Amino acid sequence: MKVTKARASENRDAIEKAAAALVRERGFDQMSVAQVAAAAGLTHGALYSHYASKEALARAATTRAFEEAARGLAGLSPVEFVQRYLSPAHRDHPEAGCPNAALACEVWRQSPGTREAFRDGIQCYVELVGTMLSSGGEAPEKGKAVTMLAAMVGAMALARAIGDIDPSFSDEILSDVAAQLTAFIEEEHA
Amino acid sequence: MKVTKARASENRDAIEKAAAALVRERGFDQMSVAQVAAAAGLTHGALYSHYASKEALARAATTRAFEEAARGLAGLSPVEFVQRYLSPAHRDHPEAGCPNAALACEVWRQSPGTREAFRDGIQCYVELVGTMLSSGGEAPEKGKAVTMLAAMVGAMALARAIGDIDPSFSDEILSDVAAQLTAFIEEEHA
DNA sequence: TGTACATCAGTGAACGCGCGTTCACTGATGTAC
DNA sequence: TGTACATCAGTGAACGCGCGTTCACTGATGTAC
Repeated sequence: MKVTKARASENRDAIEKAAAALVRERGFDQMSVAQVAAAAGLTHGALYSHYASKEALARAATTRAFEEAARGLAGLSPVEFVQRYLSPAHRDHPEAGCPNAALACEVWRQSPGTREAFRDGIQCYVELVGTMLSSGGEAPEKGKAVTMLAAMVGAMALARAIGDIDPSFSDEILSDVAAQLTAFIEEEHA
Repeated sequence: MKVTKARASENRDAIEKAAAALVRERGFDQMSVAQVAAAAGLTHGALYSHYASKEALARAATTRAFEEAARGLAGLSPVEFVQRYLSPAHRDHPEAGCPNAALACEVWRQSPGTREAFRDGIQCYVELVGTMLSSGGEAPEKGKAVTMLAAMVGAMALARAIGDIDPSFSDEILSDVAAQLTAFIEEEHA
């Protein structure tokens, strides 16, 4: 049955939101169209009224996931940023976390559209970290922002990989890298 | 038909080798049993004479992949290590590269056995980097080894994610992080 | 404002496909004598 | 060393399952008059 335009728009948003969470939790290939539709309170057929294919959905989910994640990190001080990024809470909730840490390893196998969306997301994160590093006033060095981001993304991916099997090693990875990066930031601002 | 014990052993090795490459190229879920068997020159049924399930195969593939990758990095100087790890050649050949960069994001969804094998692999890499950093003579600080590894793993995963879509950005990630880590090593050894 | 009707978001059955796994069978190997 | 036979790695058809996608259909919405 037809629904109001407002309702259709809400449904589309619910699909995108569900997909943004599921793609980070399950990955691109294990996120199924039926799962996303069900999480949005719809049947799988309805999804094709909004997206031409799973590929199109994946691209939208990627963009949405980066938007959601970046929103939660804007305006933080460098030390706050590092501590929040490398927190156990972030590790234990990939579905609400950084898409870089959740998806970077599998993106290169996805469609060009999805990879472009991901590129934009990485760029956004590099700028976020760069702006943050320069909040003290000095000119930020781009290589340092990229390196800090890489260290945080790598640490989170490794910490998650062994989170359930070796919690103390997982915690150690997060705290070791957080300590090093915090020291690095303080050197910069000194 | 039955085959000689020697031949059966060769076949098992071929399966493991093929799986170690395919899991890094396709990921755990997209690596199919039939694909691995075909790459080893066998039919899919034969694989079950050697491994009880895909899960058991995945565990063996993980261990094998770490062994292969670590073998190629032993004995390098810190700067050589960083340059080789963060090279375009490594980015463009995940099937022969570091399992951390290829698989870290998806490991947490795999079986406990596979996650344990991965934990052992991470530990091996941390020790490899630690040994390398202390080659100058000083006592190595473990947090620095973990952070350097995290930065290299994250940089490689990000560089691969956009390798085909934005080659110059991808190259930049690799060279930026390589430059920062090289400077970091030289500070240590100074 | 009221009425007739075209629109189209959503439904749910159906499709072909590749997956992991099972199993009856094959036949060269390796062992017991 | 020869012979008879049990072993078992490997084959390939078959299974049930979930996947992405299609499509005829539904019926409230929104528009034209």
